[in-house]
Amino acid sequence: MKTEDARAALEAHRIQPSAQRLAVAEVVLDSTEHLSADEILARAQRRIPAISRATVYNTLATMVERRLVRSLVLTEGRVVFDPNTERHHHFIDEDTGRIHDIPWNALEVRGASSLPGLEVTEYGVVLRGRMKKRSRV
Amino acid sequence: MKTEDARAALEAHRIQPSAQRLAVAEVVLDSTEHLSADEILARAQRRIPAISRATVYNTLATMVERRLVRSLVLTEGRVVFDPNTERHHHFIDEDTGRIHDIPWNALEVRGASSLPGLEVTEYGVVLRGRMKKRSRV
DNA sequence: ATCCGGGGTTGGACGGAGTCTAATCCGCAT
DNA sequence: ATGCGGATTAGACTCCGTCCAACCCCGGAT
Repeated sequence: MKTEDARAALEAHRIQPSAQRLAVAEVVLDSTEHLSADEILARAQRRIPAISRATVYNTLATMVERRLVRSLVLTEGRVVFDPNTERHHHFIDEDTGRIHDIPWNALEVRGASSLPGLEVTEYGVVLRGRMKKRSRV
Repeated sequence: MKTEDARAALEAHRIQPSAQRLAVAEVVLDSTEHLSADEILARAQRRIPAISRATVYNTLATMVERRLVRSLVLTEGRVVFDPNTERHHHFIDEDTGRIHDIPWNALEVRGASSLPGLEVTEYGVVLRGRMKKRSRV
């Protein structure tokens, strides 16, 4: 992702684009993986060596708040950030711990909005298992 | 839950019932809430003041391994233990952070077992929102 | 009754992830 | 040039969980 795209994304979500925030946004939005905060910090430091942990955490929190990215807490001890803000499900590979997106319409969920007493704002399916073929080591 | 029930549960899962393990099992199996490890530690200490953190963590890990309980990582920084090992979904109250069980058949999910390339061993729906009325506090 | 072995338990040290704070550093309008 | 407010920084701190070496306890063998 180019800097200008990142700048546009930040501005579209009313986040002032400082150099540090641009670096974080570029890292997060550019990645197809689900990165943890520390991975994002490490990559951002390649662009701005002096960028601090606090800034990265602050920026990520702001981005989550403004719905530019989403945070996921699916596996133990790892909060990861997902630049895909469209609805989708998650598949957790039990071998690698890696998280994969599943397209929303690959599954069908019925009844989520008609649970008595609950006002559901969002939902998704979390699946666990393993990838069938390819590279078992 | 009485001690004998806890003992039976441990033995049914081939876990040797020591006094400490009994205390942990009673706490976990007796609760309808989803307790964190430290909450379990605190309650177990009411019965056995000298019980150590390590023992509680060890016991919980064993219980998870032997499928006596399940561990859930649904909200930030909190691993909780769920004595309900039947399939069910989870609703996270965004106001309180509390986790509620949703009966398996309250929702219908289609397609989870027919995802190409993935061998799904388990899945469930995670919903977020708030409780409509009743007991705000 | 004593010894012995091994699983269970303990406390404390350790590590990683994330938060907080006070001081500093811009960038910008005047 | 100056002053202001938001942004950034480093580092201390907390919380959760893991690891490890020593200790304890108990049942079986002698």
